Amino acid sequence: MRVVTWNVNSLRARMPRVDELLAEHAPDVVLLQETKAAPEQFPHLELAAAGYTAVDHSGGRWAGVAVLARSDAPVEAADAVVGLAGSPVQDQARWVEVVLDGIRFISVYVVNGRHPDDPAFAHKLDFLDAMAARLAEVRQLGPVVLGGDVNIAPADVDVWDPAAFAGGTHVSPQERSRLAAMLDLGYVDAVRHLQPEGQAFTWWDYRAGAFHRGRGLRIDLFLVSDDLVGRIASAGIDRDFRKGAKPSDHAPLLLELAEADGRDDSTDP
DNA sequence: ATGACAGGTGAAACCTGA
Repeated sequence: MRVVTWNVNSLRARMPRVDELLAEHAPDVVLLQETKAAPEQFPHLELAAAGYTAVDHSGGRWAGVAVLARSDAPVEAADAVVGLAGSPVQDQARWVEVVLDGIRFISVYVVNGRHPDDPAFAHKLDFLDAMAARLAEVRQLGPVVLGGDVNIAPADVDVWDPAAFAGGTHVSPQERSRLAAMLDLGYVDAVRHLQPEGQAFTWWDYRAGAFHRGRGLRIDLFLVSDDLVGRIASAGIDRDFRKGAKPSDHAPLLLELAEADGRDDSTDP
């Protein structure tokens, strides 16, 4: 099973690249963030033309998340959990869950936080607490694959210049300890699991040629419940989608799960 | 040291992003 998580920075602006990704990788499930659409603007028709159904948590011009699935195994809004209980920003669309093929897929777009002195930073910490509470709950319900923009660089190796970020958001002990506590609930950071050391950035600023200078952050993650760890066949970004015409500032993250019997079916006809 | 880019809204300039 092939899963993608991608902060597209506006789904409507990114549809050409999303179409490209769906055609190239033929993912079974796609977790999107920053769709930036009102519910009535969500491009269901365009996605259907590409062979995908979607459930979305859309809140207007900002944020927005969605789960896509292939039309031969469609997702139904009635089966989705839309929104995060206990979120301090209930008016912002940042959380959606769907169970597909026995796995609960979650797309999350964590509050940015802006600056440690900004009220938004307290909202971010509260959002992370609500997220941890929900991850503890769903861990008891079966296998989980969460993908999203967590807006936290888990460690200094996940930051191109830790000195430049010192004292800022995304790297603070408050954020990192909350992320670590989520892993302690029984989840694995899939990319770090396969690549214990070294940089594996997922985001680069549009400005100042950051991508080509290697100035990035690893802030998009797959958190996989530990009962699925043995099925992680591969996990990493596709750099090509950070290049070319009108890229998102995030690269898509791809996760390959072997079938439950341990066999990788990705090459089956 | 600073700013730099992109998207949404809405029709200029401001907000958001990380």
